[in-house]
Order: sequence, then C-alpha cells, then structure tokens
Amino acid sequence: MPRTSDKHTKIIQAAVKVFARTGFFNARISDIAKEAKVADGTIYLYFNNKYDILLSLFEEEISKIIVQVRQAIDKVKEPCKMLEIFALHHLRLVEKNEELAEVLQMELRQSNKFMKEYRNTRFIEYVDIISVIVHRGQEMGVFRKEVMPGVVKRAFFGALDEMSRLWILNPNPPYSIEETAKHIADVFLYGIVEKPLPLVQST
Amino acid sequence: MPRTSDKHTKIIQAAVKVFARTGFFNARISDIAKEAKVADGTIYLYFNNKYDILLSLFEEEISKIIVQVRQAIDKVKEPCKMLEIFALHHLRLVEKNEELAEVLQMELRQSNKFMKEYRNTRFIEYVDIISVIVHRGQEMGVFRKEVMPGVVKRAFFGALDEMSRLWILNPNPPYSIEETAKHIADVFLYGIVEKPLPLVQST
DNA sequence: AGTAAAAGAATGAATGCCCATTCAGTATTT
DNA sequence: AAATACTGAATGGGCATTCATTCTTTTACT
Repeated sequence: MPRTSDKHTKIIQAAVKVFARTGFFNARISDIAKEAKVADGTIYLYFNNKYDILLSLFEEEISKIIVQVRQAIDKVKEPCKMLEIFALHHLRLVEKNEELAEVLQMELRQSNKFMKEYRNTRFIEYVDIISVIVHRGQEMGVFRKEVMPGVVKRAFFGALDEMSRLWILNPNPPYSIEETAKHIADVFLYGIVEKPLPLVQST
Repeated sequence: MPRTSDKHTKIIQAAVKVFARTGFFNARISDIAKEAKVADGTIYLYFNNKYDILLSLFEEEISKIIVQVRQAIDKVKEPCKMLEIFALHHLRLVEKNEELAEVLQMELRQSNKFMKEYRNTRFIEYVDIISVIVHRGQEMGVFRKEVMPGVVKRAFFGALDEMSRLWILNPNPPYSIEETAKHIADVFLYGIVEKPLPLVQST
C-alpha cells in the first residue's frame, strides 16, 4: 500500500468533486481518476472499491469537522452560546466547502448500506456534541429538566441540516448564514410562542 | 397507455417495496416486475423509465399525505395544536407505512436530479403547510412576530424528518411516536431554556 | 560514485458482468 | 378480425475491476 506522494488525498478530493457533481451512483471511477490526474487502476491501490472511497472520504472529513467544532465550542462557557456556535459551524460548511457539504448531505445519507450495516460512529460523535451541550446546560440549571437531550440533539441537527439542504439545492440564500444560525438557535432556546410571562417582556 | 386492471397502482406499490429494500439505484426493473407479478416489459407500458417510476410514486403518494394532514389540521383552531398534529402525522408515517416512509426519506431526497432539475412542487406544498400555520399564529398574536416562517418551516420539518430517519434506520424506538411528536412541538413552541431570561432579541 | 538488480508504484487497455430497455410475438378483449 | 394488452428473451451499452506491462525508486555491491 503505497503512499509516496499524496495520491490518497488527491483521490479523495477528486472524489468529493465528482460525487458532488454527479452523485455516487452516477460517478465513474474513470472520472475520479481523471479529476485526480491518476490512472484508473491507481485508485485500486489506495481503495478497495468505489464504495470504500465514499466511506473513507466521510470518515476523514467528518473527523476534521469534529475537531474544529469542538475547538470553537470550548472557547465559550454558556450552553446557549455553544448551541449557536454549533449551528453557525454546521451552516458555514456550505459556504466554506460546498462540494463537501453536498456529498455529506446528499450522497452519504441515502446509502442505506452505510447507515445500517456499518455503525457510523463518526457521525454519531458529531451529533452527540449537541446532546452533551444540552445535558450540561441542564446540569447548570440553564435548560429545562424535562427536555430530552436525545430528542433535542436530533431535532436541532435535523433543523440545521434541512437548511443546509435548502442552500445546496438552491444556492441563492434568502437569509444570511449568520442570521439563520442565530435564528434557529433562538427558536430552540426560546420557542416561538409569545410569552405572557412575568419576566421582562422585550420587544 | 392502457389502464384496464390496476397495473399502474400494482407497479407503484411493488416499486415502493423494492426501492425500500435495495435503494433506487440497486433496484432492478425485473425485481419490481416480479414483485408486481407482471412482465418486465409491462412496466414500460405504464412508465417511461425507471426514474419515472420513482417520480410518479412520489407525486401520487405525497398528494395523498397532503390531503390527510390538511384534514387533520383543519379540525383544530389553535396554531400550537396544529403544529403538534403535523408532527404527529409526519412521524406516524413511519409506523403506518414504513416502506413508503423509507423511500420518501432515503431515496427521493438524494436524487439531485429530482430536487434540482425538476421543481418539486408537491414537496414544497407539503412543507408549506407548516409556514402557513406559523404565519396564521403570528396574525393571531399567538406566535412571536420576529420569527421567520420560512426558516421555522424548514427547521421544524427538518427536526421531524431527522427523527423519522432515526426510526427507519434503527427500528427500536427509544421513545414513543406520540411522545416524540409532542416533545418536538413543545421544544419549538416553548424553547429549552429554564427561565425566559430577558428575551434576547435575536438580531 | 556508478551500475545492476530488485522492489515498489503507476498505468490503462481489456474483460466481463449487470441490467435497462426494446420489440416481435402471444393472448385477450371488443 | 381488429384492436388492445401483455410477455419475456435478446440486445447493447456502460462501467467497475483486473492485471500484464512500464516506469521509478531503493538497495547492494564493486
């Protein structure tokens, strides 16, 4: 298993482009090879098969993302702020690396095989960042105790991811990313009902 | 274009089963034909090609769903209750018709072609049910005016859909559907913070 | 250092499988 | 007996994967 130059990385990057463009199933190995400026056969020196490329791509890229998000979150103390930062990071991926965002969004997801047979630990790790925040917020007395972190993490993630999808499919954002991230965090934190509660009635 | 018996419907139903089982790209026309107890060629009397089956399937099934949800929602007056009902209906599809839920969730979504080239009006119509509710709630003074219906509809839908995905991939529900629907609606309505601190106006 | 041979990388044409789609023929209805 | 519906074997193209060959680097020996 050779690794002299960085063919491995070059192939993965090419695959991101090609998968984003045509989708996993329509992508041809020869396209990836051409994009990576490598012979078709070379790809099989670095990956077992087409599917393995998708898998490796995912593992490697999401690992990087997890590190980045964790770093950003650790700079802050308040759980509310943490959620907002998570939201911002998730949404920013679309503008920072649209092709990667598209692959993670569209291609990875549908692959039943991927999500079922193979226990996708990296992905779980990513989403669990949310539930950890929620849990900590509850311990600190900032978040309601009745809320279930396991549900909220999915709901919050799902909400963000749906916005990503919107942008990927229709790349003229009706709202800015920062605005949206803040807005979604806000809705999750404070809900949408007009509050007739005793406390400060802002607005 | 014949329609004597109900081969059209039989083929669609068979396709739901097969797509759910193997995914669109791995599904063979001959499998669908076998499942529908029909010859391979017969399928081409009712559909133009493989992709057209998926398309028709979606159009027809989502139309039914829209009608049902609208009926359920119209039985009620309070916007809060309406959102809860929408949530319940969306999540219930998984237990009512798991195969269909899986196809809508997994297969339909990833098809870039589908979501990009073809303006998916049915799907938009479905999601717009949410924004209409939110908008009405705002007019009635029940929901906060600053909230953007266009963002909330996506967020709410995304949250629900992510829960669906969870159940499809891992069919031992840690929480009941009713419980979850209520919980998600609850979080969206009232948020997760303990004390409505001086409501931070989201910029 | 210089050269030879072995090991390691990379190539891309050729192979062979896998279906979607077609259509000549058969069955059924009008 | 014409029109309509259905059949399923045959066709053909697309593409993942393989592997004999070529190119490059490392090692070993004088």
